Amino acid sequence: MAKKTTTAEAPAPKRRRADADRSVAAILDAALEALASDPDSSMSEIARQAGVVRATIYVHFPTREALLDAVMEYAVGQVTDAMRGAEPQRGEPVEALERVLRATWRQLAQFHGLLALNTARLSANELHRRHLPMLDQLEPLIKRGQKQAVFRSDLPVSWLLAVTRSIVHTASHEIRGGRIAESEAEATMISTILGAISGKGGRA
Amino acid sequence: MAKKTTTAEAPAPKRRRADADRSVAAILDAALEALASDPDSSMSEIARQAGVVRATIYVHFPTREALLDAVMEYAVGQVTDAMRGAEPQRGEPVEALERVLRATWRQLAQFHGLLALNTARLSANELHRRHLPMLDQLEPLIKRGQKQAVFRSDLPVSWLLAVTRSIVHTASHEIRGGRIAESEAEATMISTILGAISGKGGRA
DNA sequence: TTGACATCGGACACTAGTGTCTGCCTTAGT
DNA sequence: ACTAAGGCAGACACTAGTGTCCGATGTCAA
Repeated sequence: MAKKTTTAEAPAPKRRRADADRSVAAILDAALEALASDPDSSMSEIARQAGVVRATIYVHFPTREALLDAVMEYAVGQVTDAMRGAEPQRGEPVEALERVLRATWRQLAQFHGLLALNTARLSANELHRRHLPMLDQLEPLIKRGQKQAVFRSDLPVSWLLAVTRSIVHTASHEIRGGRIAESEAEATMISTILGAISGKGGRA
Repeated sequence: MAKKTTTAEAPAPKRRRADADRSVAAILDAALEALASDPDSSMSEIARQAGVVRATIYVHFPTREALLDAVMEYAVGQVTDAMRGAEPQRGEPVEALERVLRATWRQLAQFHGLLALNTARLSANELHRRHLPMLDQLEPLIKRGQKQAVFRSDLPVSWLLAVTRSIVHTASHEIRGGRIAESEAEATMISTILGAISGKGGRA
């Protein structure tokens, strides 16, 4: 079960009753879980899992699309917060990157099914746009590393970011496929990313 | 428009008439193209694009699933052939890898939309299983490189393969998103993969 | 306590797709 | 030229999902 904390969700311009808040949270949690295991989960399934009747979902989210958007925004928000919390701007680039990746990784664990969902649902561009908040946390860090010549400068930052993201996803993918142990994944992922973006496998 | 060459498709145990062969080829081509741009393309759309009527598809492919499977098998076959044609076993590992990646990349260009399709449709395991023919072409090469200590040996081969695949996909993804020029993508991709799997530098 | 808010439970209309069937026409292969 | 295979056109039944609505019941908050 995902956390109940609905941080930074819906600016709530209208005052909602307490039970309504509970419903929304339950729906988001259920959607998160249901969609992670099957990106095509129906509204009925989500409702059932949330312990709510289907019509109730429509009270809070006008369409299925709207619900999916909210779920994604929620997930991205959680991960972005985790990244920010790891202070990308502090310390040596390599060390900082390790720290941020570790934080990201732990937060990400819950959301991995969403990837397939969103690659299917959104255009490549749209998907990228929504990932921006996370990439933005990383970009200054990578640039800093390039300036200090610990990360390779012969390739554009955007590419290094894309590669980083991709390797993180690969790690989770390999875990799900049982081809790598969950206990080793984190170290493997970090070591690989460092090798990839610091053209010389830099290890502090 | 995709190539009309339906190499190595369907062992054809029963003799089909020439026009039937043409239909199947047209359907596969159309499916390839349609599904690449929208993984949810309907049978009607595919039929229209193939210049046949919807029912005709069902003459050759019993269900939608069957068609999708055939399309994927076709695409994987094409790429695998290209890889094999680049002779992974010949020459220095780094050079050989470059050569194989180049061949792969060129063949892959046509099939990129299929990725989203299949990640949505298949379980992670199933997807991986079907990618095996391609990974099998690469595995001995990577192992050879590890033995010669030009590729890093501190990570399992399966992981290095996964990372390689993932970076290739990322390159095509970035092209589609217009964040990297098509002309540079190949070199960028190869250089990054080499950096990632050959942890050259202080691994003391 | 009261009234507005929210949920329940179920019915309904609608849509979009899949897979089947039929009779007729066209075309390939011998 | 003949015949069987293949394709066409359109209708059909079916499924699974979305989104709406409504009356009845419960529950929060002032």
